[in-house]
Amino acid sequence: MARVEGVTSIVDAIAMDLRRQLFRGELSTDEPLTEASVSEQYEVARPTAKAAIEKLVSEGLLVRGVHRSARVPVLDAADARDIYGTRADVESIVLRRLAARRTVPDEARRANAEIAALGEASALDVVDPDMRFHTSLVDAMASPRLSRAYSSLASEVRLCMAQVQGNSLLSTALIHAEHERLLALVEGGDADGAVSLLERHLARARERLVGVLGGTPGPEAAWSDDVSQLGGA
Amino acid sequence: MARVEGVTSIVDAIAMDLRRQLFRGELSTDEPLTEASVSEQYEVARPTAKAAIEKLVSEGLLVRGVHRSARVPVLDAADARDIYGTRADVESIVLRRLAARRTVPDEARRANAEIAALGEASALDVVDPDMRFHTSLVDAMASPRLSRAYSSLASEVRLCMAQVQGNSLLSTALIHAEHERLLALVEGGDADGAVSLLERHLARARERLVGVLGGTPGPEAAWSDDVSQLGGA
DNA sequence: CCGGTGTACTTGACTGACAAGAACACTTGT
DNA sequence: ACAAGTGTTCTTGTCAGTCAAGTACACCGG
Repeated sequence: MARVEGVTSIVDAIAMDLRRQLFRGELSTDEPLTEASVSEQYEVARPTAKAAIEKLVSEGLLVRGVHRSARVPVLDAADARDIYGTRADVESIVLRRLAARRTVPDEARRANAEIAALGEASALDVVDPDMRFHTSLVDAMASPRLSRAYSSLASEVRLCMAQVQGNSLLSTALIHAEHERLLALVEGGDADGAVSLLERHLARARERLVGVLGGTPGPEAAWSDDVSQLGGA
Repeated sequence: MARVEGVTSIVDAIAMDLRRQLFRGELSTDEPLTEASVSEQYEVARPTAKAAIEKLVSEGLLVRGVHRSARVPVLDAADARDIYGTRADVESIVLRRLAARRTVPDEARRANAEIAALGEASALDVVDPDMRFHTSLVDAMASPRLSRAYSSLASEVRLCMAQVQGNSLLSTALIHAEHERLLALVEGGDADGAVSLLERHLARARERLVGVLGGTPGPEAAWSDDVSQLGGA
């Protein structure tokens, strides 16, 4: 039996496929994602579809009220600011530690090489190696808790990217170049320089995002949902 | 109908009660927590018990392999170091921001007053207001993502405390005094001083924990579980 | 035009059942 | 006697069908 690594159950497989669709922007934020539709689409029983949906809800990739269908959350400018701000905080910590050690993970180099090889491709294609670059830096700290927290942030970043799909945020070449400089600064032990560059790097992406998301000024309806869902843990 | 706030479903209610038991150390780390036992204990169907267990697994409060019963994870010294290290990183960011604003949340004062009113009570009774103190500081940033990440950490801290139950880690009076000084430093805008005090504050608690946990050198069986469960998100 | 009622849709939860995987004890062969 | 393979049992994974409960929306009446 050929078995895809990491997928142990049907629920996991469905959750993974839904996640993939979410990140590619193939799921509309308008129409609700009902248990029945998922159940039908993957030809599984409703409890199985329910479990997959609840998994994504617990990851923050879907929102749902009681007795209400799950929906793809509509991220607004405030969300983008919060996500990127928290990202910057976490990654700053990481960069300082890595700069003190003067080491960068090989995976970061590989991921950035992929970005360079991509040329000026679609904006969504850059997201995958880009997030792998940043994630590999966090993982280099070998802190399961920090990696877990960052993983949650990374998911929301991808959700953001999916929702502004089509609007090329930044040039592939610029991203690659800044990553390269970032690695050089870390290897040189220049913590302040690395953090400073990172904050410019993220702030620019954030401002682009806020500009696009703010353009469609959806009211802060999603805010209360986020807060209520926060009390669960 | 009288309805407990926040509890919307049976699954939530059971998950909350299991969490309470976990934090009070009433669940043994040895015997597995099977779906059947939970189902029987709360007189609900097995799918309901299953959902509650999976909720706690997704929060990291229980661990489970495929086709294996859920277990209370045995935290070792490495876990305690990771949890407290990540805590220190996150809270340092928060303190710097709060110091810049020179404001502290009222909830922090209230929580610390409770600690003082506690006298030299049981170590476990201090945990609740203590975590409320620290959590209120993070929540003051009004960042849903940061609060969510910290909430996960706080849960694991409580799990730690439950597992070293009986070993009074620190004096109630000392905790209260340091919290009070922390608030004063933040209000005075002394970011470096506040961070420095916080790190001593957490490092002391951490070392006590590591001492107790390292004393019973349980093998690193829980490590691989933690890592594998990390890839899910 | 506004307010209340009723209906359809969706989820929450249960019962009962079978399949599949894992751990453990047991048996068998050397 | 010991090692390896086998089988049983426990637990979870998944399914089907069903009823209850809640929400949203449309419809009707004042």
